[in-house]
Amino acid sequence: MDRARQRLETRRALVTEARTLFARHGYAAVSLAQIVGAAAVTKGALYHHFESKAALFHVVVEQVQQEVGERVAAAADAHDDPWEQLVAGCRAFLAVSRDPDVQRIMLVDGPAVLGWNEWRAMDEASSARHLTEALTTLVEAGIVARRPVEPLAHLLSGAMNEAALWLARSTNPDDLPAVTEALSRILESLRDRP
Amino acid sequence: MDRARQRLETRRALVTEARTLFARHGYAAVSLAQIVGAAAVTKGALYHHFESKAALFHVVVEQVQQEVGERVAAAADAHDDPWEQLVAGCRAFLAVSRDPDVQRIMLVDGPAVLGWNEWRAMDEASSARHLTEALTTLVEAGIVARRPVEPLAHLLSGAMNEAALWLARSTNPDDLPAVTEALSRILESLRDRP
DNA sequence: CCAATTCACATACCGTCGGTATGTGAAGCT
DNA sequence: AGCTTCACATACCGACGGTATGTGAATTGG
Repeated sequence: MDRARQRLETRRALVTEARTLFARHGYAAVSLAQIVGAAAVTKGALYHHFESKAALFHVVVEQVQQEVGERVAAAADAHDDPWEQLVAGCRAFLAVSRDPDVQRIMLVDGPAVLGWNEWRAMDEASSARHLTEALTTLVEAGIVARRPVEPLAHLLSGAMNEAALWLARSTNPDDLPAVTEALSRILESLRDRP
Repeated sequence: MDRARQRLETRRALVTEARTLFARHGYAAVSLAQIVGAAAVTKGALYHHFESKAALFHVVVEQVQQEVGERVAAAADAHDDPWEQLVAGCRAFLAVSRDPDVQRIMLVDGPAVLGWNEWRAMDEASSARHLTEALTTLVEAGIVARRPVEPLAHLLSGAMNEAALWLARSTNPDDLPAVTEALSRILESLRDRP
């Protein structure tokens, strides 16, 4: 077997199995023995590819965040109007983030294991960036009142994160439309009213 | 020395020292040896009072959340008008939650260590309850449009949590007023406009 | 084409951690 | 006084994250 290919496959198996286990049981409850067992390798292989358990988790979080960011961006790009792009992106984020696997890795364990600063930087690089960009575009276009964008982006980002976590636990099917409507009203309130 | 008194003092020392260490280094990075060392007791004492490390952390989180809830309620009670109570409570929460110790225990490690469900229930019992109650009062009074309160409360709660975490890292003194104003505008948008 | 080298792991081991089982001495009760 | 309770202290355990070293197949230089 080709060596570079083998290396990539081993690494991919480790990340994939780690992601599944982290999502299902949480970071702290998953041992390296479980991960290397699922990936059918040994701890030597893991430490040949990653310098620590946290480093492996970091890669997993990056992967999850990138997927979320891509899906949000795709939903936004389906529209031409910048305002509709923002709304569509927010709704897409809410939908994607309802996945319990995404939640545990990205929203619950992520900040605690990697530290909030690092987690924030990663989030900024993937999905939160789109929110900031969309708001900036709307401000430039005069659609949203000219005010600092960053505080607003954080408020909205936090609101959606919490809403996604709550929705995933909710049993009432009316909760999703209720959250969507409440969020839409908040977004609507940003519009510049002369 | 009286036995009941000694018991209480030992327990208090453990909770106090654990809180300090958890706040400074994070839950995972603090060992039981450090905690019992700081409290000048042994592991036997710790396990006589708490059934696990997580159980000790649970008590610490409860303490922090209760303090936050009390300060938010106090700020709200300083006003008579229900609307002003809501705004004052939100601003107080933002102010209190900027404390890095509060953040790490309550907002970062809390959900990861105790699980989001349990953390949510605890938050609901302390500070988030005030938010829900305030919104309900405003809806009953016809000041806020009659719509499901719970989704709104979660959106606002998440927004403020994230904002507090961001503000604590911020170096720009303009960020606090910017967040406060953005939040005020969002709250204002809830008012029932005939 | 073969010896030397690299590399992608496997194996064996270590210190530390959370947790437990048991001992102990003072406080409280009769 | 003597028995009991209780609030711990001591000693110990398995499991975990991490490391040092061994190994055999793939790669490379001559």
